[in-house]
Amino acid sequence: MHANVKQNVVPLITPGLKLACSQCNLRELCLPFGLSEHDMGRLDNLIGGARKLKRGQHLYRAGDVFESIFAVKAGFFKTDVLTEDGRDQVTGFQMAGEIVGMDGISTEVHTCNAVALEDSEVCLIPFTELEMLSSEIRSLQHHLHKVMSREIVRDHGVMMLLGTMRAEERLAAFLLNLSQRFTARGYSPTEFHLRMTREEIGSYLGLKLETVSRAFSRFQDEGLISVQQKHIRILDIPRLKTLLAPPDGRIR
Amino acid sequence: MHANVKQNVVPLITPGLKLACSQCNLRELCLPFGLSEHDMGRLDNLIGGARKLKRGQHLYRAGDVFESIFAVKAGFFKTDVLTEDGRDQVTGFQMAGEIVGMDGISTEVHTCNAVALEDSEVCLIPFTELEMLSSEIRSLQHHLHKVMSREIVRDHGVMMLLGTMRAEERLAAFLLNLSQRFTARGYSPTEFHLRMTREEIGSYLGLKLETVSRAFSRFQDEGLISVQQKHIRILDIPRLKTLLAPPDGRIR
DNA sequence: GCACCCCTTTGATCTGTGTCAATGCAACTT
DNA sequence: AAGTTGCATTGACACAGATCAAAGGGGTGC
Repeated sequence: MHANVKQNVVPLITPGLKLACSQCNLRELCLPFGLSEHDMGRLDNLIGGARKLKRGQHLYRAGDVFESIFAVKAGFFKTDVLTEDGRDQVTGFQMAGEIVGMDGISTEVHTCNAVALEDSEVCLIPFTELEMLSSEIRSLQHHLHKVMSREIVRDHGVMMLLGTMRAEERLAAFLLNLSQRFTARGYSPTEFHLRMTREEIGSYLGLKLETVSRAFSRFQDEGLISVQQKHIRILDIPRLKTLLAPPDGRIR
Repeated sequence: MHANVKQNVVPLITPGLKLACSQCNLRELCLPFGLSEHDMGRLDNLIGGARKLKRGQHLYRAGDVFESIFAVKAGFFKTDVLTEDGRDQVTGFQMAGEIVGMDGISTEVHTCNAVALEDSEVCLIPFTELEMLSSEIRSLQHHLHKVMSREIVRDHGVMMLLGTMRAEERLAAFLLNLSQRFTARGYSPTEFHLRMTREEIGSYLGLKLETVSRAFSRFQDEGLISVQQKHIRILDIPRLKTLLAPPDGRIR
């Protein structure tokens, strides 16, 4: 799949790795979206460098002082919140081109954990400096606001999912969402590796891992998908979509 | 409670109503937080005026073009998302000093509905102009980012609630959250009127209205609260809090 | 390359919450 | 003041998903 560089590097900032936004094939999905060449250059100067993480490494932890947001350059992350009484909720999965870390802005301290689910790489975007630059570049400022707002809207979607959907609907929504995001990145809409475990999927969807596993099996039995461990092939996208919109009857 | 003016005014912008931020007793909770007198004056000039809404009126609807965010000056709102297949999820309840409407920034179109649950009043904050001003006033810019980030963090809390808690825990968390927000506004922490129906509470908490009602009754039987329709009195906050942190045993 | 361990699958049973239904209460309308 | 209507409460029952349990498979690290 879209695994790439396999080097095992210390998790420190490695400025040498820096790749200009203007050279990055993710720029249409990421923060510099819509910037002129000149302004993109100014953003390049601000980006603090890249950082590589091996699978399982934390990008940040709840409680860490907030300094930067991160653009995922390659790889796959999860974010999760955990409470003192041991509850653990995965709040999202992030892939290339997406921004992580905005939870830390409000209190100057991160409120969730971000973990690499495969060997990954992020760009560091020092937030104070981003604010300074964005007060000079209107389109950058506006785009930052859009990114934050999009996160809010996305969260509302998850609430909808958790609040109103049954297990199979949740899983169908999850698969379709992944499919759509992979497509936007030029990967196959129908065939991909899941980077997360059944338990992590379950946490995200508010289900137990056994329920996730059973739902996968049922989808397979019905010819909707084929599952081999973490390898998924979607066989019938239209029919998967119909699971989300129950045909009359249960229209409440 | 904190119901106030009872006039029935057309839901149009009424500039005459405009009250300067500097005169507003909510300024410590709201957008102008931390601004100098001078900068607050500049913000005053930007605020497009106030708007009154009667109970049941929409502040905006999903699909409306986004132009402004709103600061709740008085009253109580709910926001909800509904899908074409009829699902309805309440995504939040907003009270005085809180900002509504940030869902619209990302697509220039509102993605949820905002409805007044009692006669209410909001300040209109034209967003493009807010962006312009915030690029000049660093602390305003930063505060706006904090407000948006706080919304993201709040949403994560709701996900945690929906994803991991059982019915009584959800309701306890809900009551404690209301209590804390009322306290911050100078109202009683222990006695208040719910502005929303059992069904709306249920939608927010991912429960059916009957389950909400039963949980209220059980809390009352156990002496935690007293309930009379929409009037709530919390009798034992500490014990209510213990419901959230199950004492060992069920530390999944 | 091998072994270990974690992840996944599947079955059997339990239970919390949803569903269906009926009654009660309170506020608003005229 | 009575009627209407919407909201809340309560009970009986059903069921989706959780829990408990056991076995198998595959990837990872040594």
